Amino acid sequence: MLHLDLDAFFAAVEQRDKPSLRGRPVVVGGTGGRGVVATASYEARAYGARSAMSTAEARRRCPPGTAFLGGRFGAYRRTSDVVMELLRELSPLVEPVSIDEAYVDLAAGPGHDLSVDGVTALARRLKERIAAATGGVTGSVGIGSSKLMAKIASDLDKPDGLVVVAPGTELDVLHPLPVTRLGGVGPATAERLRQVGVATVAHLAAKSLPDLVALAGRAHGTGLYQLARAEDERPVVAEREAKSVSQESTFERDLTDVAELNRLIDAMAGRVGSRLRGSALSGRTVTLKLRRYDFTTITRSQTLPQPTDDPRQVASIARRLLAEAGTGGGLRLLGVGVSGLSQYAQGDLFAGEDTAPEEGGDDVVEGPAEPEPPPDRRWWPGQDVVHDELGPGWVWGRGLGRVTVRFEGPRTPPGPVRTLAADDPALHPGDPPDWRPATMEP
DNA sequence: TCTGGGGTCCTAGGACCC
DNA sequence: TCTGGGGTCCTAGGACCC
Repeated sequence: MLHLDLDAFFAAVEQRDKPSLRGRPVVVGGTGGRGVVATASYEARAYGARSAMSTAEARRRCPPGTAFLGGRFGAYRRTSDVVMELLRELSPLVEPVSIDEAYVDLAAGPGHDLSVDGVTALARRLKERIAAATGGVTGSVGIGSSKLMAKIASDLDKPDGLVVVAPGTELDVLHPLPVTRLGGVGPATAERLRQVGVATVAHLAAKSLPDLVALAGRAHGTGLYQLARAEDERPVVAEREAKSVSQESTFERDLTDVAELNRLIDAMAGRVGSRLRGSALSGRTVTLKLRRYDFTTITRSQTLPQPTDDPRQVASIARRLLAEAGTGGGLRLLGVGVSGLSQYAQGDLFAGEDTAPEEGGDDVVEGPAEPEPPPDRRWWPGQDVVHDELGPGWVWGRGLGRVTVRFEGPRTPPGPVRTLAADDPALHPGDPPDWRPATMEP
């Protein structure tokens, strides 16, 4: 089993596409007042920036000149797709865990030498091919006899690591590690284990099955008992069916106005409906999620007799759930989701995005109705742009009716900075740049 | 300027059914 | 005339992952 984890992935793609950021601290995530860090480059980690930290905290820790960028998910997706294709050349059994992580069942591949030397050489070649195909993004590879050991191994030597756990040595590797390195042991479980004197996997392995079930519940307790013994038969699953589709948003300021919240519900239901239809899915359970001013989070749901992908129906249920739950004290987050999915939408097969709304009867507006942002709000840090005279570049910052752009790309040297009027008619949103060497273009 | 967004899985209680 | 035992579905919340 092989596990690949791309190193500081979002930040690495940004440094590839923005030469002036190479070797400098980069933080990717929410850049607003309530944003959190998705990925910090290793340079930013040296100052204490971490994933899931509030961006405000990361700004306090990092020096001036640190780049704080919103995400360019299209660029990350394209780079990830290239990597996943390389993995599929190793084996048909590839399980993408997320955009930057995957398992590969090498034994299901075409005649690999599965000796320690054989898989070490294979991993070395894989890492070279990934770096070449992605324009220098690196990954950490772990190989072992199970998903557990492969994942543990990829974590042992980051970044740009390669660790093979030889068969028979699993417990030697596993037992000295802190329990928190096991998947499924988060803050709550770690604290409960700590209270009974369990800090390492070896301590965990000394606990009885009934003790662990009492501590963590039937399923989780059993899982911990097995993982502590390196017992892991989980297969690589290449295709997974989606179980739910949802959309949520945290506001810059808490909201109380029901009319405004209802408009947001309509927009979210529109996006959820579009995504359902795009995947030919519909679902029976509509869930509204609320986070109040004090961070308490509740969900309210209703299950329909028949599945739906109709944004108006999803919105009208969510609106009613919101009315019943109330907005007291203000809401910082609102979300709309659909679960209980099945493959085929029932009802009007010809109902599409462009269907005229029904007349009267329903006060729910269909789909997102987001107005064009004013010119000085159009730009966000990290965004790809193109200027009619100055060419392609990216947004460093904006404010006071101006936008600062650096004109450079993945195949140029660090480029010049220009400050332009935010409503400069020559400046336009751009596409993610092509990172491949010119000779590889079609 | 504390605390994102998109998910998965599990648990537990009540309703309901046989 | 003092209480069954499953099973499934629904709802709500929580832990966890990247």
